[in-house]
Amino acid sequence: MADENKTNYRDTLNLPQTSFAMKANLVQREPQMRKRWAQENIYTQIREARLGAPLYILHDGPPYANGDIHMGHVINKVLKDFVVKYKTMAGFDAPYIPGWDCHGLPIEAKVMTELGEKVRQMSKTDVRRDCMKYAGKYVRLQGRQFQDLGVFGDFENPYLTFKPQYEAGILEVFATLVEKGLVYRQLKPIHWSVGCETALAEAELEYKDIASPSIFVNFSATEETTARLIELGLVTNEQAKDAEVALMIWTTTPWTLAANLAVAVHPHLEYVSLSYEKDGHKHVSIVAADRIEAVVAAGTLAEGQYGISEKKVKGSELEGLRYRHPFIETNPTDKDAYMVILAEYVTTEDGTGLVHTAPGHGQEDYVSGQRYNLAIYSPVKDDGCYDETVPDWLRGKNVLTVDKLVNERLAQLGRLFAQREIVHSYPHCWRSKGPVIFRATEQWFVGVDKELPETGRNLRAMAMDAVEQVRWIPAWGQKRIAGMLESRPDWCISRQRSWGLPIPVFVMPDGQTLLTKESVMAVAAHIGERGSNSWFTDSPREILGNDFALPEGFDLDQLRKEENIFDVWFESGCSWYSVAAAAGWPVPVDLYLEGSDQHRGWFQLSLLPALGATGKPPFKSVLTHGFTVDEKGMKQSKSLGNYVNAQDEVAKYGADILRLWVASVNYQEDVRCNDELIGRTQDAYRKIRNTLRYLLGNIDGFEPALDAIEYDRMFEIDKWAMCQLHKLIADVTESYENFVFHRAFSLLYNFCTVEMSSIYMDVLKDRMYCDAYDGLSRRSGQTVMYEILSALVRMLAPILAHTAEEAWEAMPFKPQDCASVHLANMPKVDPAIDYAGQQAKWQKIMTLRDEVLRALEGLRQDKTIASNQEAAVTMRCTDEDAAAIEAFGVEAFAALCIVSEVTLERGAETTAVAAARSPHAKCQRCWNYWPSVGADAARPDLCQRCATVVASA
RNA sequence: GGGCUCGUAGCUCAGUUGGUUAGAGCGCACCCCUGAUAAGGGUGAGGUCGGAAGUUCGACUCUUCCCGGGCCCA
Repeated sequence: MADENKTNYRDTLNLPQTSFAMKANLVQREPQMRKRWAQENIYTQIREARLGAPLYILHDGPPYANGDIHMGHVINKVLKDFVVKYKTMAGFDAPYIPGWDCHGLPIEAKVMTELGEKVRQMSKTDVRRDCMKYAGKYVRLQGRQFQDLGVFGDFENPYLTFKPQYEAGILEVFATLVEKGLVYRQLKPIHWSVGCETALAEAELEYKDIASPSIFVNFSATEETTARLIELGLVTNEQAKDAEVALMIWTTTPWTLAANLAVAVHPHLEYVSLSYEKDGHKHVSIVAADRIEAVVAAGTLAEGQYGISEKKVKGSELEGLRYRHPFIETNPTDKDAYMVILAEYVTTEDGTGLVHTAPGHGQEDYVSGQRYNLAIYSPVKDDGCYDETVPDWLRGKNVLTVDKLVNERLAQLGRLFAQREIVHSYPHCWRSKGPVIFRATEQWFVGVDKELPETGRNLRAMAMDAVEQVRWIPAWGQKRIAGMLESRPDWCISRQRSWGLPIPVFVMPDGQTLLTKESVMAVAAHIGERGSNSWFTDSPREILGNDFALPEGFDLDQLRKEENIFDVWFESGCSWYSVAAAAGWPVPVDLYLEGSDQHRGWFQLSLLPALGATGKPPFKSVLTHGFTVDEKGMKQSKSLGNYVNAQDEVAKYGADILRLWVASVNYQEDVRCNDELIGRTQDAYRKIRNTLRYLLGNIDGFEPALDAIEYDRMFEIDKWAMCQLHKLIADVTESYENFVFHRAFSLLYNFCTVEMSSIYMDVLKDRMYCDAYDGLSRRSGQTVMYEILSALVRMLAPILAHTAEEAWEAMPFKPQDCASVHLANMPKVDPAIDYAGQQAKWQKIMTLRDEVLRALEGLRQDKTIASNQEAAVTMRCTDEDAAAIEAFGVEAFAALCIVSEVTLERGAETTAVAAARSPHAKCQRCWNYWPSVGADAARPDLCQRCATVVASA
């Protein structure tokens, strides 16, 4: 009987109705949505729709075209897409051209490994062709994976660093740097494989343990040095008379001693002298105080056979002291040599605390050599044999075979204090498997301290200034990049590999090089036409053209092409020119957005070429994000097993979940990430989705143009909702404008949870379901729900790209006539709605509501009531609270608490809520316990309101 | 080892120039509804704000040191 009544009246209610399903089914639904976007060419549509609008350029940093995308890519590309989609909806023309970094060693190495032995029969151009194929494959793969995240962009025409046009752009930038005199050639030590006679990159090294001679060598002090050491108190006059005074160094590569040019000490370490007798000779050697014990042990000096100076001297006091090379009489270089220099990298972990320094044979030595203006001396030829500048007993010998010879010589000369053998990790060539040597070769550099002709300022100074003009998000990015710029050395832009853009240098047989603005521009034009392979296949005459005006002393037919290629960072560092400027966009562009590691990488290495070429930075603002770490905050790696596979996550949850997850976290810090954390985002997603669904369901049959109610005529609670909405719009807009997506997320999510689900939508049920279909009450609520839906969908669109589109489709009437929500405009705050001025009033009402709900919970716990509608509430209020409720409306307040009845009593000291079970009968339609139930004789089981509604239907 | 940076409830985030019992949502526990239903509502329990000193009348907020992460270097 009761059940029949229920079903009867159910049909008289206006229940929500929508095609927008509760179950998202993202994994199935999203690909269809993307297919539709692709078919309708959404990206082009957006471009056309925004034609003529102000530009907003987010210039894409190129990921490396290798492997599947990972969570780092997801964060990066999704954040970029938030910006692009938001700016588009904010009215900008915000094109997005994705790009890929396609040259470079990782690809070349992979290809070489895949080719195996075959590579020996292949030409450089053959290998390059395979590399291009390889890169192209991953460009397509990653492009698909990015689009599977819902990213919009010109994926049909991405920028690729191996495209001829892009390459030509690099060369044009390079030409400007050449013109300004920033490019120069200098020796620099690199890893060199003697077996393959080629330079090796870090990735091509294999570290293996080998045994090396470890020798302690005395470098004799000059007379002046001895005098100074006496002054310092390290050596006595007595000792100076009959002992050999020396600086004692230690090395594991005796063969590099031939190239020794200095001895490095640490400025803050303390040094002492060690006096001892050996083979009938007296010695006094300078050694770091902390290494004395180890040195004594190495020399097997027995107790009492040696003495240590009491005096200790800081390394900084030793700077500039002179010594004699142990076996070379005259300095073979054209610069100063054989002195003590200071270096921070000197340690007391091994050796003597004095470090043998050969700037042509070690990275640190090279840096020190630069600092002290030493020659980059490397008397070793391509085949690993000494050249003519070394003593005749070494000349022409393979450096890897001479250690024993050197040691014997040192022993003969009485300079060898001790010799042992140590096993240590040493780099080997991955191909020939032989040990690698560090050897200086000619490299090309962009100088950061060279003055530019027109300004007289150098790149470093320009960069330091530019960095202050750029907006860094977060702000500490400025400090970070400034710190790096301050101390960075000149940029070595040459690499001895195949897969890259050749450095366009021509050489005459006599060694004269041709590298001018004109020559580079000529090559740029040729490569722009024919691609960089043509460098390897075409002759200098073909490349430069018959009409090329060669400088004096050059002959087209005698020119030889150099085969160094550019550092890939130089290539990607020119994208502002090859991509942004080429597209006609104004440079500096609005935004670069990458991981924080790019302060050293792309940001810095785009800044330098742009400053060199244009005098301006390439970007107005730079936004960085952190890295993904595991749930404990530790670095993710496949080997640790805490690695999250991005493809798996997308396949499992759908792109919008990933996007919502990205939006939910503070990307400025490291982002904790695992499957569970991402999975939890589904809870938020469901809440948001159901909010949209409920709103959609309740505006069914509502036509804004005809049915909307103006704000002034709305119910109080509807006005409250409008105020909350406009406050939300203001806050979300501000968050998007400042790229604080996680704030936008939490604002939107909390709005759905609190303002909508828990308050407004719940309160509105009675009016929506039970009141007359087109009465003011319903229309007022519907107007608000329509406004909220219309704003929510658009504000969610940058984040929930698919879901917002789906909801947009489900809207019978849209605020704008466009086929995609991504073509719509962001909602704007209505200045007529004074949301700020009303907040205090609403706050009071909501607090009173909380107290009612708490009181009702008591009744529920003791089973007096079940649903709130069964309750009647008496408010014993202070006059102030009573006035607030009356202003809101007592019945409206009852509706707000979803109780059947509220009675107001004033004059109380403090406001208290008394709640009880309602004495009235239950209306079988609206389930309220109202006094009017039974008032209509024709419908005794209904309240007056429902009786009227049912009668008129 | 150096530069930059992070560390507030189980999770994700707020905490304004140092000022009352540190907040929100989710999750969790318990309860309710069954006309948003693989939905919805309510109440509640969760934090010595990484740790230790210090400055101050007062510190999550300032200083120093330490611990533990991250990125980039060495």
